[in-house]
Amino acid sequence: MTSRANRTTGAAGRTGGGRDPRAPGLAALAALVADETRAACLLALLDGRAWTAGELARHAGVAASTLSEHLGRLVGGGLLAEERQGRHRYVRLADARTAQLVEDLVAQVAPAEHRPRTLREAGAASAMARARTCYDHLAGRLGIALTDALTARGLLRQDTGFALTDAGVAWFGAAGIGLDRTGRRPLARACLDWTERRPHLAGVSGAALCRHAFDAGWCVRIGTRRAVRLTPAGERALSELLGVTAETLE
Amino acid sequence: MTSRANRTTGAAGRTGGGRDPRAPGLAALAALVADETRAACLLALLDGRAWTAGELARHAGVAASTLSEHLGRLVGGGLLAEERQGRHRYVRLADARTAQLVEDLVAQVAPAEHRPRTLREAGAASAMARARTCYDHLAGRLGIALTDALTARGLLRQDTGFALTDAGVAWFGAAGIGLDRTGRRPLARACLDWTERRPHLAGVSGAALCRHAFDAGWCVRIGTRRAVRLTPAGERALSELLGVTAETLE
DNA sequence: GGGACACTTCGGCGCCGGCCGAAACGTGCG
DNA sequence: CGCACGTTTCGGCCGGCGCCGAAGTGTCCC
Repeated sequence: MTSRANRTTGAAGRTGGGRDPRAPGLAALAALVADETRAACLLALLDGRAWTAGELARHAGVAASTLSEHLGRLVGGGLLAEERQGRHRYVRLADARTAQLVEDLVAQVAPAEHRPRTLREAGAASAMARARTCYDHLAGRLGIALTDALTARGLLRQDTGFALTDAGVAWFGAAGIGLDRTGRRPLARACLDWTERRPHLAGVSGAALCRHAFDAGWCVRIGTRRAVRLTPAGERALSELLGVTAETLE
Repeated sequence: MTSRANRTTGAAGRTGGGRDPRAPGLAALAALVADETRAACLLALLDGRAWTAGELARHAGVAASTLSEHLGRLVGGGLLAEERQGRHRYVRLADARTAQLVEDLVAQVAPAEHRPRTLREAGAASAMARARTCYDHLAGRLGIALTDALTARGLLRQDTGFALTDAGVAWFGAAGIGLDRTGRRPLARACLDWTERRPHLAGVSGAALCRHAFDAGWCVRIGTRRAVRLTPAGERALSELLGVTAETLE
């Protein structure tokens, strides 16, 4: 991959001079993402669920044997966590931190032009833009609308950073959405949306809100991927709690 | 690099199936960082200053011709900005966003064991751990101490996210540190420190504070790299304004 | 027990990309 | 004007990596 640095030729001795000792690790981490097939896997896994090796192989369009090696690298590099069940090997993103990293990388990619070619593709893209999950929180126009509504009501402030207000913490409590504040993960964090190019709520509170939305039947998954649909019950709940109307999402 | 996906063999037609169209872009971006020499350049440039091609070549321990090609890729990929002056080619990180991305990648790298081998190296490492710049803001124990002091005084809140309070915005105004709120960059943002493994203040306010610290003579650079030393004047100022004492940094 | 299935291991292939040195290019300086 | 120096271009070398298919391993189910 990268180790041509310590060449057999003259340069052998002098590399140690000033080079940052973290360079190899950084390069190795990036190399894990630097393959198109592995990148496709990471993007697929951004839905936050566990995929089997076979599913990923079909998704990426490579042989099962090829994908097996890729998974070995990704797991070995700590980007994926694996769980073996019988003859299946399930993998998922290692943690929220890793998911955030992949999201950040995606967000950095240039405008990422891609016009859908088929009607089916256009429909899917439109559904994804309307509402979807982003690892463990809600994104798309739904995620933005929720974030904006929280901000407008003084529950979240974005003008001086990105944090819940005291009223915001109370709102989650009143809505019966528990927030686990024991871990290292920040309560609120901005995640840049790739369709809207605007930040939406991630972190502990974003994940809790998303989980609650599914548990309470506010939204359901469409098909087998990341797209999400707001239910009538969800429309009512969000309208009551935050004043978010379905029109905002069209 | 990556494009072995569209093979000449059988798989040609079926790759399009489900694969995320953003995968190539993601892989290409990561590939820019996935080389040890380029990674060393990015790390060096994290000091926020512009380096010449020759300096980077010596730093990385490769031939000038080799480094020239690397710079071509990095600039082409949008990670670096270049500025030509006479026969020199100066490059720097493209923007704060890019710097943040590199920092995030570094932070993700496993514990990154590296014990200094020489006294000189140990001294440099210790100075870096005490105080340094991280692109355009202060890091190391100094950065942490400032962040903690701001938090303790109710100027910054980290418990519910990461944002300045109203009192915090006022504090910057009173201290004569202007905050440019016109851009898209967040006013406050957490940057994870690689020596302390704790977040410190980045974003517009972090950059403004750092700039002010240099302008007001609170600190000066040690040697030619990122390490920074607090001056007596800086000790007085930080003690008065935030109650930060030099002992905190030892 | 035996077959189906999911995954892994292995060998082989092709190509990409990093490396260098030599030569070309362009700027600045004496 | 000519030399020095920083940078770039070019050709050539070589190693690593992603790809595949075939064979091997382990699990589930009949």
